[in-house]
Amino acid sequence: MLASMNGLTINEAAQTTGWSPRMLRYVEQAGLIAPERSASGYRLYGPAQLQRLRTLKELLERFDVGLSDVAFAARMAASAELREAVQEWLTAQPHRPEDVSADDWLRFEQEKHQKLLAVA
Amino acid sequence: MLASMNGLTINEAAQTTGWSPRMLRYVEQAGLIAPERSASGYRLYGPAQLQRLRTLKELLERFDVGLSDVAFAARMAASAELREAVQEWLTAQPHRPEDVSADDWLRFEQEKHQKLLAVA
DNA sequence: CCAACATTACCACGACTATGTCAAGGTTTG
DNA sequence: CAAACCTTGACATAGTCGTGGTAATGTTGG
Repeated sequence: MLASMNGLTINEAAQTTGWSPRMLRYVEQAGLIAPERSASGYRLYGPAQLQRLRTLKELLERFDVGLSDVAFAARMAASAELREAVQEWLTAQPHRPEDVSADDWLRFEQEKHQKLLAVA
Repeated sequence: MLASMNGLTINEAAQTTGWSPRMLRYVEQAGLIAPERSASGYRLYGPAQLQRLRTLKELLERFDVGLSDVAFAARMAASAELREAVQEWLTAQPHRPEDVSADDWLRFEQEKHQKLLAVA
């Protein structure tokens, strides 16, 4: 029933997507990608989900965001109340983005990674 | 020059907003609210910022989100590239929200808090 | 001048993120 | 049936988030 049926099992999916099996389960727990299950409970990843997994991986790497960030975005997408509250807060006198957004938190975000490099 | 001038100093701002001075600096580092500075470098919080701080606090508490979540939202608001990439990922076959969004990650999100309660 | 307050730079700590690994126990398949 | 694979659950670890302190040093205001 391996690659013949309804989807790839977790190890197969892992190989074609670049995620580890462990992380596939974790991604599922985060509510981002939930594969179907076989009658006996095996995860079965379909083509669309495999593609989504690859895209997700690229997204995280390209922008250096975390799963929790995407999970939060999903949460906003799902809740109008949350989304509106956040957007309203953000758009209320946006304290001119040039002041801080680009430079300040960028430094904030980068410091952690620099710690690693700084060891060398 | 305390409450007379251009804005409240950090301790004063802390009192009227409910944040601790420590957290006001942290919020600033996260790129969310950057007050003006006096000539000698003292932070000076204006009325609008004080209000924003109160609103932010309420936002975080009401929806149980983190500063980093709001920071991420700000990042999305500031970068069309990021925003579009995330939105595109989310809207691509959204694996039916009912399946997981509401229930699954909600449990995921709540488990941590339950750990605290579970101790009692 | 000096008490009161600010600043930055650390140390600390518990909780959460991201990962890996291992154990105990079902499933699939040759 | 046995090897290979899956499941959940637990343990482990490095790093981040959210907070609170403290120290060393500069600023303000009476």
